[in-house]
Amino acid sequence: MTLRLYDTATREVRPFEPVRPGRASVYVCGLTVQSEPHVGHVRSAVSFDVLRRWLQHGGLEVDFIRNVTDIDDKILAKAADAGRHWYEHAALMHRELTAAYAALNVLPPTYEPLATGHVPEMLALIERLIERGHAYPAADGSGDVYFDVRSWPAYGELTRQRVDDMEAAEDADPRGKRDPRDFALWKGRKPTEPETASWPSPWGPGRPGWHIECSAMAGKYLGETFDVHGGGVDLRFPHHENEQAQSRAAGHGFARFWLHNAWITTAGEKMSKSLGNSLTIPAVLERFRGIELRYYVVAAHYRSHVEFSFESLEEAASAFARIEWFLEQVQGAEPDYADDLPDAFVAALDNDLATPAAMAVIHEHVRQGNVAVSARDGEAASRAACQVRTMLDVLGLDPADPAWGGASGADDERLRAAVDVLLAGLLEQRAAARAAKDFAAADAIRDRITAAGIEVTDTPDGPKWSIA
RNA sequence: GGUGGGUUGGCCGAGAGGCGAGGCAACGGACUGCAAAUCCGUGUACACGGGUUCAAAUCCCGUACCCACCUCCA
Repeated sequence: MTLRLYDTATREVRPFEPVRPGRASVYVCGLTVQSEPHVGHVRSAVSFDVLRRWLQHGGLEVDFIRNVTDIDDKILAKAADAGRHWYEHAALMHRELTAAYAALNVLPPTYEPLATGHVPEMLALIERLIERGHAYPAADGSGDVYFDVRSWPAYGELTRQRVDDMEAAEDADPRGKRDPRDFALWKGRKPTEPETASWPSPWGPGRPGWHIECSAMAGKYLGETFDVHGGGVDLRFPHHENEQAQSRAAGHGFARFWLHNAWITTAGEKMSKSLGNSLTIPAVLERFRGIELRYYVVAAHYRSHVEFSFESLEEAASAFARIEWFLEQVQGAEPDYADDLPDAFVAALDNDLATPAAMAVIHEHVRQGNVAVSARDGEAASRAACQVRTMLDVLGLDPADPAWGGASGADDERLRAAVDVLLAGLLEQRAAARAAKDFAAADAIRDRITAAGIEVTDTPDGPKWSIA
C-alpha cells in the first residue's frame, strides 16, 4: 500500500506506515453528546469512515476508536434547561447520534468509549503527570488540577504556536492557575453541580477535564503510540495540542499522524452557531436519503471547506441518481474485490483520500457502462457495474448495501413484487395501444400510473417502472 | 498580535508549472410516437496588481476580501 496522508503536524502529505505491521490504529474525537447531531458533525464521522474503509481495503486490520464525551459543562447546562438528569440527556443525545451514524452508513467503531467510564485511567494519567512535574493541584482549594504549560517546552508544537504569542482569553477565570494558559485536567466539584456528576479523586470529588479523556482512552485501547488521530479542524487547538502535550509529558509517543476535516458551514457560519434545527440529521433526512447526504459529503475533499445548501445537496442527489440508474439497468452485478479496482481510483484514494477524483473515476465508468448497455454488450455492462459497485462500496455508497435498506428490506421486496404483478396488466394494455398507434390511450395509461407515484420508462428491454 | 486555510466557468466542486477532473444546469444533435433515460457535441474558469519562466490557475512578491482557532464554549 502506498497510501499518503496529510499530517497536520508536519503540514505535508507523507507515506502512511502503521506502527504495528498489518494493523492500523485510529482514534477519532467523537462528539460531546449535548445536542442533536447536525450535518457538520457527520462530516467528521463520514470522512474518517472513508479512511477506515480504505485502510481495511488495503488489507489492514483497523482498530478504530471513536469516543463519546458524556460529561461536560454544556451537558450539565442543557440537561438542566431541559429538566433532565445530565446522564439522561447525554444518553438521549448519544442514541440520536448513533442513529445518525447508522443512517449514513458509518461503520460502528471497534469500540466507543465513554468518558465517564474511564475516570480511573484519567486519574492514573493525572497522577503520573504530577509526579513528573507537569501538573499541579490548584492552590486555591478548588480541587482543580492543571497541566503546567511552562513545564513542557514542546508545548505548541502541533499548531506551531509559541506560548508567549498566545492570547489569553480575556474572560478566562484564572482561578488557581499558575499561568493563564494552563488547562484543567481535573475539575473540583462546584456546589451547584449535581453530586452524580462527580467522582472521588485524590484531590476531592470532581470530574475530568475535557482533554484528558482522549489521552487516557487512546492510550488504553491503542497503546502509547498509535497511527492516526482525527477530528475537526477546530479541535487542533486547544484540544489536540493539549492531548499531545499531556500524553507526551507522560512519556507516551501518542499519534503519528494528525488528520483534520474541514467545516461544513451555512451562510458562512459554523453550524453550531447557525439558527434553528433544520440542519440536524433527522431534519435533513426528511428531505433526502442518507445515501444522498453521504454522497454529498464524500464528493468534496475532507480538507475542503463546504458551504452547505439544500440546492447543492439536490445537485448531489441528481448526480447520484445517475449512478443508481445505471446500476438498475444492470441487475445482478455484485461487487467483486478480486477484480482490481481501477488504477485511477486507487491512486486517488491513496493521495490523501482524494474522494472527488475517485468520484470522477466512478462517473467515467458509469458513462462507459451506459455505452455498453446501449450497445447491448451485456458483458461489458456487467463488468462496468461490478467495478462501479466495488468502488462505491469502498466509499460506503453502494446502493445495494443492506445497511441502507434497514429492517423493511424483506417487506420492500414483497411490495415490489406485488406492484410488478399489478402493473404488468396495465403495461400490457399500454403496449397494445402503442402497437396500434393509439398514443392517446397509451399516454392515458401512463398518466394513471404516474399519478400513483410511479414513473414508467421505455427502454430497449421494454418498459421499466420506478418509484418517482 | 499569533497560527492555519480560502477566493476556480451559470452552480457545486477537483487540480497545484505545459494536454480543459467530474457532476448539476443550459444549448445543439442522435435515439424515441411523445417523454424519460442514455450517448455525442458546445464553455477561451481560475480575486486583483506585478514578477520568474519557452510556458503560471499552479511558483515568488504585494494588495483586497473571507473563514477557522488562540486554554472548560467543536
